[in-house]
Amino acid sequence: MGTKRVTLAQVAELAGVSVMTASYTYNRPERVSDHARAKVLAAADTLGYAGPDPSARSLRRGSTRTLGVVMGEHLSYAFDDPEAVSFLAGIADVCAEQGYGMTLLPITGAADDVPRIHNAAVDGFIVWTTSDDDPVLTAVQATKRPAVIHSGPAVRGLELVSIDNRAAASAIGAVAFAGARRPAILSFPLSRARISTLTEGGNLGEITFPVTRDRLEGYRRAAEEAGFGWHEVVVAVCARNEAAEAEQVAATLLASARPPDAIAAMSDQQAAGVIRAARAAGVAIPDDLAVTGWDDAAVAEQLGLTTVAQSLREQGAACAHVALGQGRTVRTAAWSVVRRGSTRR
Amino acid sequence: MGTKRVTLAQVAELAGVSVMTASYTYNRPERVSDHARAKVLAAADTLGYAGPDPSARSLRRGSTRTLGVVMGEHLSYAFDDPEAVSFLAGIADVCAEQGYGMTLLPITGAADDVPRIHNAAVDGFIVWTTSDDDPVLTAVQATKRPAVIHSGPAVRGLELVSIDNRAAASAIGAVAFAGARRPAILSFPLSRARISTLTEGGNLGEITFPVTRDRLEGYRRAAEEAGFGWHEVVVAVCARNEAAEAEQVAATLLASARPPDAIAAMSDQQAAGVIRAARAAGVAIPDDLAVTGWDDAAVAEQLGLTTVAQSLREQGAACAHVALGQGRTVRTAAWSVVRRGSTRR
DNA sequence: CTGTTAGCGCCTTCAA
DNA sequence: TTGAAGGCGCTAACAG
Repeated sequence: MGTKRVTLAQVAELAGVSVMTASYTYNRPERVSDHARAKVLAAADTLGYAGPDPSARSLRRGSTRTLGVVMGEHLSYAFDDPEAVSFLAGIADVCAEQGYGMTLLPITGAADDVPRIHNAAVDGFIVWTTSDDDPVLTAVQATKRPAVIHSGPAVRGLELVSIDNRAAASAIGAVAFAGARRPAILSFPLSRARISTLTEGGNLGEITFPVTRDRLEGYRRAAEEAGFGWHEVVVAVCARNEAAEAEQVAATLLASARPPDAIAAMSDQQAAGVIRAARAAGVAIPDDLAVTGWDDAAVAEQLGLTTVAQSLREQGAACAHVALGQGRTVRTAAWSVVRRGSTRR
Repeated sequence: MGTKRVTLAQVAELAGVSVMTASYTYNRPERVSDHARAKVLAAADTLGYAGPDPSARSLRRGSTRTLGVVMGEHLSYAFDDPEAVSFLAGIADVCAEQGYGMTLLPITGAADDVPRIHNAAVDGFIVWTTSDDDPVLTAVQATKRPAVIHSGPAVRGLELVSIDNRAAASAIGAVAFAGARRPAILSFPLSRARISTLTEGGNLGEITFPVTRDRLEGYRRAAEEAGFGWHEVVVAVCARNEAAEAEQVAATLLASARPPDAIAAMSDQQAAGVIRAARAAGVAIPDDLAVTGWDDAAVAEQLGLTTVAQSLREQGAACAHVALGQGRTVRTAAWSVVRRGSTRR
């Protein structure tokens, strides 16, 4: 249709004032006389002008009042992980309060992720934890806009908001492995290849997810302090953070010749899968099998799961504050071990 | 710091080419000689140029390649509702596939919501169901950009993607109320005031949420076809769509002088609350109390809940397609009744 | 394949 | 309180 976009200039002309008066009407109404303001608004109304064009305004002002959020791999996976959703909610809280928009950047894992980062009209970025070698990190860095990474990796020039994963894993591992004879770990993937493996301790190859790396190191310390050699610890690496895969892996472990009697998982979702597998196999928790999770999600309380409590929502909010340059926020977040009935006393 | 933003013009100058050649290097690389392209990229690299500024590009091109999503009231509530999250995931699927960003607009319910809509640098809007009188609708309409409303209300000039809520309520109501003597309904709020009420059928006052209105009409038809007068039907209006509030309301109903023996709820979350209340009160399902939900969420299968199945994820995707002008999408979405053990045979 | 011109719509700066 | 000029950084439309 011929309905061209209405501009401020047209409004000003119809109102019989200069463009600047019209502009002030929207941006500094107090600096315009009531008379002029009324004329401008009337003209805007008859022309159907909905206010200054956001792109033009962003260009002129040098700021978009929008934060970009990168959730890793497939954007929609983010919505399948309840903890990721909490994290987003924390960002949303801050954005709503400050009048910022939040743009979720669609990442697919393919080569076109990088231009997508560059093309995002945002003032800063928040990046959900990823691998050391994720090209998204370089792309974000190249934009030179403020950016915060959640949980890692640490990248030069970018902020980091995280808990101390190694210390927390060490603490929860101590609870998980207490009184055990055959400790096992259910791990997140080691690298972006997301290969499932089952290793009897020892060398796991290269680990590029820093969160996985830190937690494994913490568990290792806990196992060693409980008197185990690292080679005695079974490490089952899952491709994804899902209850279903964890259940299957746990079932395999429990049916093996030397079934574990303690399993430390990296999420409550995984731990829930372990508990289902134990029930199906008739294995008693915690006597025959101690189980620990991570996050203290809703499911942890329902299942009486010993876990690491942390607030992803608060961490999301902290990331948003840092990305907005309100850096008074704590960058090292709090965690604690919550003991419930899934571990031995 | 003095580190001014690097512009394409500076890159071009350093590379010894015109600005257009530099621009083409980014937008139509195939139209530039290898030699020139290499020079431009080298210059960009030494200057630390990260590619064309997105705001300037949007202004020039007249398009932002971003969709705006309005989730109603407090943005972060959206993340607390699993069905809303599915809906967002559906939008995210399409955005990722088409290389669009999705901007979640921070809505607070206060007066500044309207300017926030106007200030959003987006090509189109998707609005999560709201009330007839929500000022956001007028604001979206005023932008003259393509917009889709999910579930309603229907607004002149805006698209609508929805199931037939009245027909679905009528169908599920027939199952819920079959063999019952005292039917009850657990309703979403009637208006943005979100007042909880308990009415013995009859006049509910003005209902401005079209989804609530349509479903109540459907339930009413089901009740009447089952031989009840509308005044015999208890309608408990909840302020929010939450299990906790529904549980409390259901507990009150079940403890009353004339407890219901059938409760049709407007969501699976609410129905889950009802089931908890029934268990606590020692009321047998379905014999003493039939319960129905809505959405066929994960919890419905766990609880054996009879419910209305619909895919919010698909509906989110459909909204995105329509907002992008790929209108070949079905605007009337599919639904079906899933019978499980929570209702009488 | 490369370059010139002319704005996109707005708001900061400066002057009246 | 109002206005005139200029340019934010980029790319469509057209030459060459």
